[in-house]
Amino acid sequence: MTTPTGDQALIKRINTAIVLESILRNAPLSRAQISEQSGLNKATVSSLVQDLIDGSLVREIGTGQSSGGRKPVMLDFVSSSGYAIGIDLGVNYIRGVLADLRGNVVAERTSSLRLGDAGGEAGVSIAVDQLCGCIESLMTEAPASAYGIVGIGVGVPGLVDDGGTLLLAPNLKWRDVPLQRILTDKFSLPVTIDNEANMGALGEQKYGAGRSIGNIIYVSVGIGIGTGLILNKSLYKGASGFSGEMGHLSVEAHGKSCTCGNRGCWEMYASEQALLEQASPLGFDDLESLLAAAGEGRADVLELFAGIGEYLGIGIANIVNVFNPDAVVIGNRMSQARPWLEDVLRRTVVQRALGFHLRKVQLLFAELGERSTMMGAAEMAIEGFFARVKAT
Amino acid sequence: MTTPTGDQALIKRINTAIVLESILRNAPLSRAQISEQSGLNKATVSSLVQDLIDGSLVREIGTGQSSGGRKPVMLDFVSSSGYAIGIDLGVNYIRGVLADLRGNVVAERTSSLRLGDAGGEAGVSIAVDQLCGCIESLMTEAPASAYGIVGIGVGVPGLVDDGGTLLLAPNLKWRDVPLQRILTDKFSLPVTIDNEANMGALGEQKYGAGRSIGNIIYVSVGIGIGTGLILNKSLYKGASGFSGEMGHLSVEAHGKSCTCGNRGCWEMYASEQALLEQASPLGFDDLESLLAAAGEGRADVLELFAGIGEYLGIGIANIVNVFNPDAVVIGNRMSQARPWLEDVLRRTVVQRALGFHLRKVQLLFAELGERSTMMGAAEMAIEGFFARVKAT
DNA sequence: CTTAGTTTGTCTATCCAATAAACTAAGTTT
DNA sequence: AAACTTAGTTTATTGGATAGACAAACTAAG
Repeated sequence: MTTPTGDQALIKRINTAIVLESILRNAPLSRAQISEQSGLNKATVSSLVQDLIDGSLVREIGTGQSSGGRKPVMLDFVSSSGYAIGIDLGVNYIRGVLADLRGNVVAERTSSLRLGDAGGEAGVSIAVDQLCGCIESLMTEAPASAYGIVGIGVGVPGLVDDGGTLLLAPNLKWRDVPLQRILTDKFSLPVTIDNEANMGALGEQKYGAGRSIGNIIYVSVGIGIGTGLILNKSLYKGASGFSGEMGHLSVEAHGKSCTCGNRGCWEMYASEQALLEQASPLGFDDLESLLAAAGEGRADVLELFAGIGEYLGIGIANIVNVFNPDAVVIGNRMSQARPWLEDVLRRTVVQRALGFHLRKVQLLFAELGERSTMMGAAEMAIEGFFARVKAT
Repeated sequence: MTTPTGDQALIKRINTAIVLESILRNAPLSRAQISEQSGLNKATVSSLVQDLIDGSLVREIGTGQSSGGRKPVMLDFVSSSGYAIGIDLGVNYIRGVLADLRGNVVAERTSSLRLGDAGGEAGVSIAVDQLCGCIESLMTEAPASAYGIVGIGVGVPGLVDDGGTLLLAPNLKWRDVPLQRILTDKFSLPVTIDNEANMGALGEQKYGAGRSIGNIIYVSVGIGIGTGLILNKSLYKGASGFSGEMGHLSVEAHGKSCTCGNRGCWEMYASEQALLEQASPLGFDDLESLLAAAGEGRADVLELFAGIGEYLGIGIANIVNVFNPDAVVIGNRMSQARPWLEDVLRRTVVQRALGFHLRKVQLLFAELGERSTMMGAAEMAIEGFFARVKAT
């Protein structure tokens, strides 16, 4: 058990992080402003800023307004000093993005993934090839920069351990795929793999509906239901590196049996799958046609959506009671049904969540739509880069 | 926004904390051992240890075994350099303890609290007087020491905000009682107020069934159900300072209406209250007589307990799926029914919790019994003291 | 246009904690 | 007794942060 001890290098790391953070959040600003905000001495700030400039992460962008004295030299973060790749590996598509260190999108790729009957090994191989092709294609789009590609983030529809192995992806029929190792070996870059919902949560918290909110719960309603928890601005993962399996919260103690072994799981009542099952007798077999029918005002379809909305609300009320977050963001495919879900959902949550929490909780819908996961994956790579910078 | 900056004082604090922590966990040990374990230089350790000795927190207790060289001077933590008070303020009792800085009990007090019809203001005043009496009585038992009474912790049956105000205690019929302020004003000591379940969780994690387990969920099954979450060895509190209202997780989406506004709340099915309601037709009106009857093997009573056990398992499976903890500890009054609950409970959890988590999760019963909360409250005061020491 | 006052950013001397290495102390082994 | 081991202290050095002095560059008032 070797605890990281405190020495002068640690101080410098801490203070460099403070300065960098300050620039990232408030750019453009001057050395004097950083000093005042942070409490660090002017000389200290000057020295650390110089290091950052030497490291190509910060640059001077000319003088600012004077308020009766020497004009300040304004500093800016050089977001083009490196680029990150974010991937959303879906059940039947691959989406990828190349973003700079501020998350500005430089290039984007989408391709459909048709594994057909190629389950197991064969399917993995096809998908990994396509995935690598997507990454390579994005890499060629990256402008020359000080740090180049700083990392790759991948969101996947399944359970991931902390070593980046996809333990189980029911809808892909994959099991124990060491995705992180595969990609690290191939690209020799830092790779982060995480659940699609965790990535989506990060994406919405950083670039979408949850901007600058500290505690959000992202509910990804697709075929199943996944959740991503951001507590105190960072992703919460359970004891052994995965948690948030709230799709399998039981909301009907003696309800339908689920493949997970439990009964009455939330996602048996509030997911796209649940919706489609109920819609099948009416002659629908995909979400898009149901959305169209709802748009035309078909009463029986509207009722179906209301039912889903109520069950969504039941689960969300549970989550609110447990985590008492600042906001709940609903994302993934089902968020398109917002017009027909929102009212009943909101009503159910207000009715069922404890009054104390409700005073604060906001109910939001994803702003990035189908790009939440991809952007979150890129953000994960970016954060990894910053963590490494700060550790040096 | 003034971020705490890094300077030399910070280094010293960090390293002092490392040394103190090392002594607390591994005493008795020598300076050389601390140096080796922590990676700190021998000279640094010597200097920091001297500071701790000067501060009466550590002392030399003679020489240890030599392994071929000079004998080491063994160090020990001076647990008698200060004392903490822990209080369990129940609905109809007050329990208090005086413990040294290692949690060794020096004195204990129990008194019953009969508020009768004195609800609201009058009840508060009576209870607070009795509470203060208990504290004063415990304080007189404290031996002379360097730091004296280092703090008071109080566990209460209700919702507490981060300012130590008891917002709502349904079973006491209290509302907005600024308990922390009242006690700080009276005793001029650091006071921590928290929910009974949070305190119980801390008590069991530190001194009871969950010793040295990093992530535990304590389920306090009494009149209602409360939960305390310890994640990464520290108490997790939600966004606005309170969370863990898992008694109000809905396990039957369309079940019985609860006073909280929700339906099918867990505690409507698995608490002492739920048990008593079902037992009333059989002619029982308290837990003790039911336990006795179960002990004599009355079939109808055993069935009641089995029912409670199943619902407890349903809720715990949910918790396990959400938090994926290392252990779940069942405490408070219902833990006395262990012999009649455990089998069905264990079976239900195994059946319903996702296999992945189950590999790790332990199901435990509280070891401290009715003393969990009180000991946790004392521990809270002790931790507060250490935090202050480390901050200086 | 001068002068006073203000703000920015750098420079210098100093402080302080950690450290390596030398050293003292006190044992064990051969 | 000599050689080796281990514990803990002393000393000189290192590398950050800091206060305060300072130079540079500006505004505003007379």
